[in-house]
Amino acid sequence: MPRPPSYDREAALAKAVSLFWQKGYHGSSMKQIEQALDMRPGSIYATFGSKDGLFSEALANYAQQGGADLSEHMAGYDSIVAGLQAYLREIAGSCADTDCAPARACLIVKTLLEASNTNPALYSQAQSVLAAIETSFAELLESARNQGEIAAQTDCRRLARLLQSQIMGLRAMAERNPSAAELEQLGDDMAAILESYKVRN
Amino acid sequence: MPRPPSYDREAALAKAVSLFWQKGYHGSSMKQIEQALDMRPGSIYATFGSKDGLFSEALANYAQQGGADLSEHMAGYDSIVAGLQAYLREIAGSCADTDCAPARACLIVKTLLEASNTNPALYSQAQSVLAAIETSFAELLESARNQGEIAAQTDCRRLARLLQSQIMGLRAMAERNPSAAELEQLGDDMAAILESYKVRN
DNA sequence: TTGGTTGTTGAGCGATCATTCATAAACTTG
DNA sequence: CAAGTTTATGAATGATCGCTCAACAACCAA
Repeated sequence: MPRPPSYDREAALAKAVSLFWQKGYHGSSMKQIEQALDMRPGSIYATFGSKDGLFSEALANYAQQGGADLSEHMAGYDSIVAGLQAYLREIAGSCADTDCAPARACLIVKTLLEASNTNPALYSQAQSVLAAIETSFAELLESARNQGEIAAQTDCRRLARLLQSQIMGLRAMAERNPSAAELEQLGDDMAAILESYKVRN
Repeated sequence: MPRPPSYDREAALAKAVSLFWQKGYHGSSMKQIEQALDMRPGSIYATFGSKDGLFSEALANYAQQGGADLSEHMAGYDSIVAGLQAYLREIAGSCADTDCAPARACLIVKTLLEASNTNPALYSQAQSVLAAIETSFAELLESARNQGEIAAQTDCRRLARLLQSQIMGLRAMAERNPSAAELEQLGDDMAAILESYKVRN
C-alpha cells in the first residue's frame, strides 16, 4: 500500500559521514547536508529526526566501519603485536594518500574535541565509542599476553590507552599535511614503540 | 586629545582564548564573545576587526604563551631529554587537574582539526604554529645530540615529530576525561619512549 | 570652557541557521 | 481505475548568525 522510499538509507549515511568528517558538526549546515545527501529537508527530518540525530547515526556508522576494518586487518596476522604494528603503519600510509578519505584525523576524535564543551550528547557518544575501541585494543593485547608475545605482567588496559593515544597523535599529525615519507617514518616510529613491550627472546 | 580605551586589550584576549579554547571557532558566537569579553560589538570590531581576527590573535597569544611555558620549563633542566620527559609528565599532570585550564586538548590542534576543511586562513595559521613548535623541539633535540644525550645519528626533526605527536595524543586522550592516575601513567609511558632514544652509558 | 578627536554603545542590518508543514507525487491494494 | 497510504517537496518559520553605523560619551589641548 505505501509508497516505498526512493533513497538508500545506507548510502545517505555514508555521504553524511563524508561531509561531517570533513567539516565537523558546527561546520556542516543543513543546506550543505541537503546537497550532499541529495535530499530535501522534509525527507531528512522524517528519516533522521534532526541534525543531531543524523550526526549521531553517522558517527555510529563510522565507528562500526572502523571496528570492522580493525577486525579484518587483524585477521591477517598470527602475531597480534605484529598486526598492531602493521595497523599503525597502514594508518600512516592511508593518511598519506591524498583523497583516500574525506579527512585524515579521526572523526571520533574530531567530534570529541568539538563537542566537549558545546554538545554533551555528542561528547558522551564519542567518549563511549573511544572507550569501546580502547577495550578492543586491551582484549587484543590480553591475547598477545596469553600467547607470550608480551610480558606476563603487562597492564593491557594501560598499554591500550598508549596505543590509542598513538593513533590519535598520528592522525592529528597527518592533518598537518606532512609528506608521505614523514608520515611513514612516524608510523614506523610508533610501531617501534610496541617493539619494546615485546618479550625478549 | 583622544579618549583612552577603557578596556585592557591583553585581558580581553585572554578571555577570548579561554572561550575559544572551550568551544572552538564555530562553537563560539559573537553573543557569547561579547559576554565573555564584556565588550559591545562595536568595540570588538574596532579592536580586532572581525571574529576571524579575534580568533587569530587569540590563537597567536595562546601559542606564544605555550612557547614561553616550554622555555621556562626547559630552563630548569640540565639534561634536555630529562626536561622533555618531565614536560610530558607535567602536561599529563595539569590535564588531570580539573578546572586547571579551559580545556585539556590543545587549542592549536583543535583549530587544526576544526578549520582544515572550513577555514583556510585559520588552518594555515595552525599549521604554521605547529611547524614552529616542531622546530623548537628539533632544536632542543639537536642540543641534546650535541651534548651526547642521544645518539649522534639521530634524525632530530623526525624525533621532534614523534614527540609532538605524543603531546597531541596525550592531550586528545585527556579530553576523554580519564582518571588522574590513568593520565599520569600515560605521561610516564610517553616519557619512557624517549628513554629508548638515549645513548647507552 | 570649548573644540576636536577618539571610544563606546546597542538597535538593527541582511544573511543564514535548523526546522516545520501544507501540498503534491508515487506507489499498492481492491 | 479508484481508494488509501506513505513519501517527497520546498516555501516559509522564528531564531540567531556576524557585523555596521549613527548617535552619544569621554577625554585632552588650547
